[in-house]
Amino acid sequence: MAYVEVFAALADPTRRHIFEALREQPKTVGELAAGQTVSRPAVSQHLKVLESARLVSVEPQGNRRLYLIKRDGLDDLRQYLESFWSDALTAYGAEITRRMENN
Amino acid sequence: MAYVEVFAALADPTRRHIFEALREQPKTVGELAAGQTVSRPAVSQHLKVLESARLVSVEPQGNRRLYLIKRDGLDDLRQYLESFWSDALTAYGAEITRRMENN
DNA sequence: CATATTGGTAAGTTATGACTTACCGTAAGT
DNA sequence: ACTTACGGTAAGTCATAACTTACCAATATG
Repeated sequence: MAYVEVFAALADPTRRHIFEALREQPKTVGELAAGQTVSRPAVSQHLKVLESARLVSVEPQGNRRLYLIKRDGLDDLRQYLESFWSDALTAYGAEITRRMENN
Repeated sequence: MAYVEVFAALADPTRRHIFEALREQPKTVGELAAGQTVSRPAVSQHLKVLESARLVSVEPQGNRRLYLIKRDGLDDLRQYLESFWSDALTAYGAEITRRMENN
């Protein structure tokens, strides 16, 4: 059921931007906030959501907190997707295609 | 950029339930509404969102409208996911794992 | 032809969540 | 030790979107 939080987390544009910013390399909260239009506290709140969705993790380094992408959340999402890619759905999809071509 | 609408569409629990109900087989609006706690108009509105995210399609049959899962939306989402599954991120992820084990 | 089914759309209400400012604790630097 | 930098949390505001009821159009049925 973990994919539920992943969908909720990545549905918000700002949160997705933050997440995607971490794609290049780990970043601190300040660095992430600098690349966004919203305030730093807002970024903190978004990071909290991303963390509980297991999309990011933190590595405290003295004064700062380094955020980095974590695979778990995306793994959950991919697993959810794959459940739709079963042979059954493939057949179902073929049926769709057939019917639509007959329109 | 189509994945944006897919995330938004599947973030809502009710909408996800409707979508997942179509997984077994195509259904009419009434059938879908019967399986949900919300009203029929609400289901109609959700179907509209799912359709514009290319997650479902309609096949009008006389009086009724048969809704069925469409692959396009999920394909968009999967493509988005795969962009995170690049070798670069894999290496990045390994770095994460390494650092976390050193905690 | 009249009535019932089916389902989309409009309008209005309400709850949620994304944002702000203010504040506080902790670590670094001087 | 004092001050600055970093970032999390609290409280409050506001916009959005998920829901409702009411209504209407179109097809099916008797």
